[in-house]
Amino acid sequence: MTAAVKCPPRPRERIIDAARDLFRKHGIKGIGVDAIAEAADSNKMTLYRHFGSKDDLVFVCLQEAAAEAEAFWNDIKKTNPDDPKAQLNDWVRRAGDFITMEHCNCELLDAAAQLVESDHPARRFVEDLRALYMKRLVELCREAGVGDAELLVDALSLLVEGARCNWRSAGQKGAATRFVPIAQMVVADFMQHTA
Amino acid sequence: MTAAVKCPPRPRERIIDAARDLFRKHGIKGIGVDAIAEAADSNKMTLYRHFGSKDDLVFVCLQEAAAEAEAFWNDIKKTNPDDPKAQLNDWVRRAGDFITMEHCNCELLDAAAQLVESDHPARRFVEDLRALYMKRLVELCREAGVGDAELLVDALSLLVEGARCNWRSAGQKGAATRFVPIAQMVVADFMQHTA
DNA sequence: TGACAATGTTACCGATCTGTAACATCTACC
DNA sequence: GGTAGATGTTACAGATCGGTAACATTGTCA
Repeated sequence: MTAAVKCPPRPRERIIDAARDLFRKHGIKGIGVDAIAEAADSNKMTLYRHFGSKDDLVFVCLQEAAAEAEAFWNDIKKTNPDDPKAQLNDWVRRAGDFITMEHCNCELLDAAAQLVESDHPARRFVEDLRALYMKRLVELCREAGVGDAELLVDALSLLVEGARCNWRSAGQKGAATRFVPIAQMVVADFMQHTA
Repeated sequence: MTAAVKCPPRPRERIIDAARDLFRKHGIKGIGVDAIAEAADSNKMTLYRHFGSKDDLVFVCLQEAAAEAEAFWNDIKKTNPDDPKAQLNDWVRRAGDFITMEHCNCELLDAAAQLVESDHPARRFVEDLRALYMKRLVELCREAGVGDAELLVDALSLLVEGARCNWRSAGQKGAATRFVPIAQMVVADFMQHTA
């Protein structure tokens, strides 16, 4: 019910929003379609009329998250055009904001962890996206003059993924709230080691 | 069956080993007691005679993992006595080994993530352990002469947690394999900023 | 108002999962 | 060898979950 007041009036959108929220909180296997439908102020039958199966719903949720991530990236590139260093700093700051937001789009990473060791149809989708994001970030770091751009992106990946985990399990008292200064230090450290 | 050949002959120990292995691979909610008992070359009835419930089994597994983590820490302190810097470097190296091991004891972190938003009896146990480990590591960093020891421990926490996630979802091709050099760089960076 | 599409409601099926009961078998120890 | 305790086997109860069928209700537009 909480999701319904602020959400679009169409059941399809309400269901997607509720599903993304509950998947984040309880995991894909940890929440049932009945609870999702109820949280969307709808019902299981309507859910299944819009999405043929729970797997399909998961896939649609991930596609929505991917679209948001795409907008996130494009916005960074547009805000500071032709200034890779500013774009990289912007990326760190915005990534930190996303992590500590209630409604963050880190579910792609969550899904990657939960779909491993299973033959979920969305698994390859998530893996390809991760590779794309890392390739883009490597290029950005290289443009910003970082020597070992691959290693920096690996470091940022670990920090982001760790911060997302930590935020979910430790919340506001955890290390995730210090993601931005930590990542900024790491970036500065790599900048200093530029050839 | 695979677990049984190399495992202790007693059903109780075989079940614990199989449970820890399968909880890591599939998550606590992702595996059933029947599958655990079968993997331990035992049966569900014996499992329930030793552990009253699945939750109790989870708790015992976490206690075993905590005992191993305790041994891990004591070994580090013993290997390089009165040399905090060497102990810190040792911690980084061994943590990297653990992360990329098949049988690692990172299940405490996994459990923390999976038990959040649920009233599992082991939740507080895991949270208290995490606080203890971080407190110890902060003291070690301080002894090693690190200026902002809390922030370094936060950074290492994020890196470890991220590496564990990444290792499970991306495996040998992922960023987790570069955990040790990344963490070493971060530690060196914090060492340089010593007051 | 009438008609059609979308949505809600209820009930159910089959599979899976936790947990238990009853009984059979094995193993250690005297 | 015999007995007690630990273990294995089978069957089942109760709950949950994914998914479907049939029917009732609502909303929309002509």
